[in-house]
Amino acid sequence: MSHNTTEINRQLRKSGYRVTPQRQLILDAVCKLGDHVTPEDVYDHVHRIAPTLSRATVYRVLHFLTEQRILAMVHMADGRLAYELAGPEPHHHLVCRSCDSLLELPHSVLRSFRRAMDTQYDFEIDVSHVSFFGHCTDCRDTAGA
Amino acid sequence: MSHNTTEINRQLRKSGYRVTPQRQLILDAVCKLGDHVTPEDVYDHVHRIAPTLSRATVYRVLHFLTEQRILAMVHMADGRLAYELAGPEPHHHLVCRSCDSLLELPHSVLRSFRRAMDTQYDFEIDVSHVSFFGHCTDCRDTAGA
DNA sequence: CACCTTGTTGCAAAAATTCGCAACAAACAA
DNA sequence: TTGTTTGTTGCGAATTTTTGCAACAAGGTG
Repeated sequence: MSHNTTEINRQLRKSGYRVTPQRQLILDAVCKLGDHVTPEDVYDHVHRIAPTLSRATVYRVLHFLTEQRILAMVHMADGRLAYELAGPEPHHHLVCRSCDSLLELPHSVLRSFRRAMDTQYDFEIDVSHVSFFGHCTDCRDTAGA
Repeated sequence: MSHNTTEINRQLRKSGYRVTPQRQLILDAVCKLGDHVTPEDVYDHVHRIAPTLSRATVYRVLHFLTEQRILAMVHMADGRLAYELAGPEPHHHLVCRSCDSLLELPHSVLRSFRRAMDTQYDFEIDVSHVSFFGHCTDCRDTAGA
């Protein structure tokens, strides 16, 4: 398991929120299911373990954990949302519109751009996650046709 | 009216698609309603003029016109989608997560970044539209609290 | 302990979005 | 003109996502 549950628990409690079994299950599911997990993925997974846990709760908890910066929202090429664990070092995605593949970008590639937006527009770009859409190596030739 | 309907019509026909009254109405609606128009906005507007025009058609046409690069998909801060006219010169948005405001960026600010992604990752970032999320001048002070 | 306040969930209903399919309309050939 | 093909729409159903509200659970106070 790659996330430190106790650490996150402490963070939540400190902010005055509760660490419920539902939240733990959902967090574990996102963590386990990988890099771009849809709400339905989470529901399927979690519902087996806790059959009474409702879809509404899944959506609410995902939203909540995102607000707490524990998860990050990921825009997919088709416009749908997915989620993933927001690590301490942010990373970003190049999303291919053709094949839906994800390419990870280290945070460093955005640093200078962020600084530019900050100084020029006084706008602070959210570090936790940025997605860029376009076409990857494999698809860029065929895409133009 | 800021878009040249005849030009777009020709473009569609050339690609083998039809220019239906529905498509015209929807395109006009997006154009008229402004910069970040939701499907529901479009439906409300169009449905008054053509009551039989269904929601499904609105969604389908928006999607279609986006594929044709006539519209651009805009991610809102809450993850929902909106659309706007994709002009010949692309522009981008700084979307404030707190107040939902949009700040327009000229395409030029992305040029060097795009070139870097192209050479370093062989990934061609979609020129039509990119959104960045974060906090604007007015909200960045209060956001941290 | 009882009491109160507040956060959280489940359920069911509502709203938003997508899908399947029959009907329709345009383009084209004969 | 008729027939054929193909793109497009409308309708209704299915699916996905959000919301409202009552019930419940945790934490604090007396």
